[in-house]
Amino acid sequence: MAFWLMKSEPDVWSWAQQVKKGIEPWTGVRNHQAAKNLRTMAVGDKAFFYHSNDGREIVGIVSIVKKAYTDPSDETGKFVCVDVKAEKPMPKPVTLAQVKADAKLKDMALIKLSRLSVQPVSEAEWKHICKLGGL
DNA sequence: GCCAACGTTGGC
DNA sequence: GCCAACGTTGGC
Repeated sequence: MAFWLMKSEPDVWSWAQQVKKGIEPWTGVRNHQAAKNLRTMAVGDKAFFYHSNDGREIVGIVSIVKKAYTDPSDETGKFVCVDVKAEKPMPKPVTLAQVKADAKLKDMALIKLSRLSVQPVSEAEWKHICKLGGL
C-alpha cells in the first residue's frame, strides 16, 4: 500500500464536502506529474486531504476506492481521475507551518514541490504526520 | 494583493 | 527545438 497527499482548495472542494458525499471522483488534475501519480495509485492506498490556500493544513485521510480512469471533465481525454472515499478526520489538523518546522518532514514534496497537487508521501512521513495529527 | 516557481503556448 | 511571453498555483 502506498501513501499520497492530495491538495484541494476548500473554496472548490472542501473536506466537509468530501465527508458529506462519502465517495467522490477526484477530477480536474491537469498536470502531468500529478496525473502520473494518479495512475500509480492502487485501490486501498491512502492519502492525506490537504486544504491549500485557505487553511494550509492536512485535515483528513481518504482512501482510493477506484483506480485511475479517464477524467470525464477533461475534453481532451488525456487526463485521469480516481475515486476517493473519506476515511477519518485529523483530530488535530497538521499545518503547513508544522510540516516546515519539522526536521523529519522537511524533504516532503509539499514543501519542495509546492505546486504539485498530487504527491507521494513516504511511510515514515505518513506515520509521523499521523502522530502529529493525534491519530 | 504580491510574487516566486513552474507549466504552457506560440513565433521563429 | 529553443525561448520569450504569458497564465496559474499557492504561500505569504
